[in-house]
Amino acid sequence: MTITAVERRVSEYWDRERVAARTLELNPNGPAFRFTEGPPTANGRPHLGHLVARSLKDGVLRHRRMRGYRLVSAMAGWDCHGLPVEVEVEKSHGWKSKKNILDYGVDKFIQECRASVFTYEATWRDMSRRMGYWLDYDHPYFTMDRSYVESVWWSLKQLHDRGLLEKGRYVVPYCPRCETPEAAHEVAQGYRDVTDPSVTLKLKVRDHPHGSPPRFFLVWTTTPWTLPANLALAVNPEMDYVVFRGEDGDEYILAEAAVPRYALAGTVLSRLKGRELVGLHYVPPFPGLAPAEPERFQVYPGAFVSSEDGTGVVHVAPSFGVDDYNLGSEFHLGFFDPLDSSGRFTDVVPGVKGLNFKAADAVLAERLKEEGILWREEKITHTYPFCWRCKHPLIYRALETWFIRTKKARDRLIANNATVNWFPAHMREGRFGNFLEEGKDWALSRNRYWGTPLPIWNCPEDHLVVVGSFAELAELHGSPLPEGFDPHKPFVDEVTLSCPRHGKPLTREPYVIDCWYDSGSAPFAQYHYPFENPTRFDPSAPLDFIAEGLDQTRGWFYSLLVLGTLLFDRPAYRSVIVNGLVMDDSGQKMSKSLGNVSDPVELMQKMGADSARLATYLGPYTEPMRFSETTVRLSGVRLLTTLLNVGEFYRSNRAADGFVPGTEAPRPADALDRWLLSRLEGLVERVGRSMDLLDLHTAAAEIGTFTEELSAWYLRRSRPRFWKETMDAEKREAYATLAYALETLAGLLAPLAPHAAEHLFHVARGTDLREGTESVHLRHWPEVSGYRNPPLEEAMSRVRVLVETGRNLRMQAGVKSRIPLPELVVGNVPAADLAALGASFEPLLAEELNVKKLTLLSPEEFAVRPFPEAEWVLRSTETKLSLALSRTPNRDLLLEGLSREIVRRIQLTRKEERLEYLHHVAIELFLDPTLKEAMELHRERILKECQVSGLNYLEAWPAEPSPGVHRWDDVGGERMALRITGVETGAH
RNA sequence: GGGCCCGUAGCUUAGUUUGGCUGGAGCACCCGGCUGAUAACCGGGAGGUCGAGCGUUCAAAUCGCUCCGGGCCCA
Repeated sequence: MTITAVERRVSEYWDRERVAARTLELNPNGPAFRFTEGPPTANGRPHLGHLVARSLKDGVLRHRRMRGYRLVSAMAGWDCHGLPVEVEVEKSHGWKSKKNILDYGVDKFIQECRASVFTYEATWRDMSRRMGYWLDYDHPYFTMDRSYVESVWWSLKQLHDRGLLEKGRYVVPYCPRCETPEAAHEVAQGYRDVTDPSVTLKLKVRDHPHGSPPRFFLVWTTTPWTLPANLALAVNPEMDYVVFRGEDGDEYILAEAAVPRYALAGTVLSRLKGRELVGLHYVPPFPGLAPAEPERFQVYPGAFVSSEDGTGVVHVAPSFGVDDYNLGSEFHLGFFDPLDSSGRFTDVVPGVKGLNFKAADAVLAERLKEEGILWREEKITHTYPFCWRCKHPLIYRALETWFIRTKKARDRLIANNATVNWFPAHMREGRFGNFLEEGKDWALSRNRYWGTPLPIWNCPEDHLVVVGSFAELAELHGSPLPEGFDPHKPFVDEVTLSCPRHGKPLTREPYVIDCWYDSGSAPFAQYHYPFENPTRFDPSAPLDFIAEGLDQTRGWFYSLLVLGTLLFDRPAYRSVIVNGLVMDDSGQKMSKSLGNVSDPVELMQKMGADSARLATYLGPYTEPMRFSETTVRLSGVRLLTTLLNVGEFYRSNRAADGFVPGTEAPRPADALDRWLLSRLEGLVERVGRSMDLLDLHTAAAEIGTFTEELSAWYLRRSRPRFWKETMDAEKREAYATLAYALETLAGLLAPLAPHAAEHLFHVARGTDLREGTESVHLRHWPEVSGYRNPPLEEAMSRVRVLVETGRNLRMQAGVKSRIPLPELVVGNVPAADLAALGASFEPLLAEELNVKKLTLLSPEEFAVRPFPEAEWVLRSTETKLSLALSRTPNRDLLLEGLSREIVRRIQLTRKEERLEYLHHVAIELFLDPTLKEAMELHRERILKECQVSGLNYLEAWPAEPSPGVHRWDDVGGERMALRITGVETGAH
């Protein structure tokens, strides 16, 4: 059965038995394990990164459940608000600006946003279902729900009451198309390399004496569109500048370090420090545009001016840019912003009115050229921020914005972060820690529509009213809220409020909030805390565990921590696994533009969900990880194939033998069984420890190693026991051991590969996914004890080395394994080892190496016994291993070997003819004399092994190939031909 | 320009925290063997400057510094 077929059957079983739903009720009195699903936006498709993150989450959650924890909570969640949704709706209408929305009607727009949220919900649910990601999708939380919004309002009021919510004018990244500021973590997602104009202006020094040659500042900028807003120049007071006479006779002021960069020809007239330039007046690029206040159009000192790029003389437009803003504030330059809210020039700048700022670059440059102040025009490639959703270039712009004063809480944020278990550990001090160190305030407000409305109202008497619940809202309204009140825009603004102190009508600050604030509120807002469920959410308790991708560093990881710290004065989560970016086969980042994005559901349909999950665990999931059909095949599929085949061996033999697994732990006598159980107990211990520590990689790798041992050593060595005719105690114990190992293994595998684990579990117990049978996912984590036997494990590993060495010797002897050899002498196996292994040690070695006699000698005995080179091959006594293998089979052994050659060829032919294992056949056989002698000597055994019930010898070698006739012309130097003539369904 | 991470065989990786035997597996490859559970298995071979260099040390894949390459983030 294929992996996908197994998964389909298991999935049907889960549905039929309602297993997923029943896990939600497990451990009602167990200790809480707190988790929150980082809500995805359902108006985007899931990708492989989500598959990886969800594999990690589900692995941990399943394990903790099996450990007896009560999962709080298993709620699925959806991130509903935000620009992404608005942009999708705008696109569907082909709209270009916010004006379209107003024309269309905000209420209708909101309804469409609400509907758009669920565009890919089915796809997400399908993916979750296909993976076996068992969150409660029937009772999810939505960040747009009334109750959720109310909890968010409550939290905002808390922040405001603590003086952490303030309005200020700040330079913020601003998207002119979306007409809204963006938060740093949004900007972070939108940097791109672009080519921009790079212009250098010559701005005339005003104070320079008449009569001397004209003198100019050389001023460099990559944003010509900000030049109309120029109010000052800045120089670094400590840097060296020069006055330079060019070949055109004009004099230029620029940083000394910039001279080589501009390859200037001419002479340096004088050198001076930047501070000596401070206070000089200059003629602005667009004289008369910005009002000429006394402070304006002078040179100011700015430590931010570097000599790395440009001329060392920096153009300052306080409305655009952080440094510009700060300098402008310091020297009271005021603001001049010639752009409207959509980034177009207003009519204050002649010639570019109505032009988008970017489009104005070229026009303005042309104007400056005509004016003769454009000194140089080049192109530069640099990294520039773009809107993460609409791809429009952003501008840094001084705006009135609502902020969360996270800067004030910086130390507490850092202290709380210090308690978090990050996987990988370097996140704490590294990327996340650094971000906290920067300690920036959180720009919260958005000039948009589809989001949680900012619950802040203004009284004309110049104070604020912050609303923290709908009850408060109703109270300020003076009557109950309308039936089915929707707190979103525009409805929230249709509720008229009056000031409780002055009775005057209140007006709401028109903003909605950053949707990262919504998702950061999930731990409490999913319960409608504090309005409902006061016991389900414990404000003092951080989440025990979350897992998301690295891209959440400045997203959810941050918003959770901020809200946990500011609202509840504690960390937001105890442990967090951060998975790396998912790459394609060639190590390239997956992106839509490269077209190398693969669909997780498609991948799972092809390779199996558990294969993909195992590939996650077996890969370096905390680092950038390649994830493709190839990598999944090499890790997950491989491991599962082996596992399922072990199960299939057990299942088919069990059925034929009528073995019924018992409920008691086996107590086998056989050393191989005891060895397996000892290994199993160690495995349970190690996998349990790894899972406890959230180290899913080690857990999966351990299971992989054990599976290999189980398949390639235990089962291979056990085959003869399972094929014995009679069901004696030994055989029964072997079955019981294998059944127990499979059942236990299924338990260990349950968190990681839930489908395969369920299948194996039912195979082991013979319940076969039947109705009413127990699911492995409703059981406890396996406990195995009483089997640990380190000396036995040690002895077995020694025997395996002996086997390897023996095979090596056989190769040196040049006698292939099918021919039995008379004797193997082993010189130095410690007596303790032999005791540990017991009697099974000798037949095991003899069978593996196909020797008739095994002799054990002490090192001394081995040393004195002669081993003539003609008859023996030796492994040196200098090493820890002393082995001697006889290299001379006698005629009897040769004939026995030949009989196995014959068996092998009959079996091969059966296989080629695609005959069932249990079918009896009749054959026609041609053999040269020695082969025939071997055949006759071992006739009974051969016929039995090969299920042959009728044998006819052919008189002559079939010289011509003919249908159904298989021929070999060198079987130990002789010829053999075979045809299968009759088949009858046999019984075992 | 700054920060963080990664670099072990063609590929996937163990070992790095806490320095200690000839750096261990698996896949793929070559030779040979075995095989009615398996796209399985077994033996052998080939394949490693542990990214490079310098340093610390009796001893470095492991610790330090510098550099190179890749990725991500910030500016």
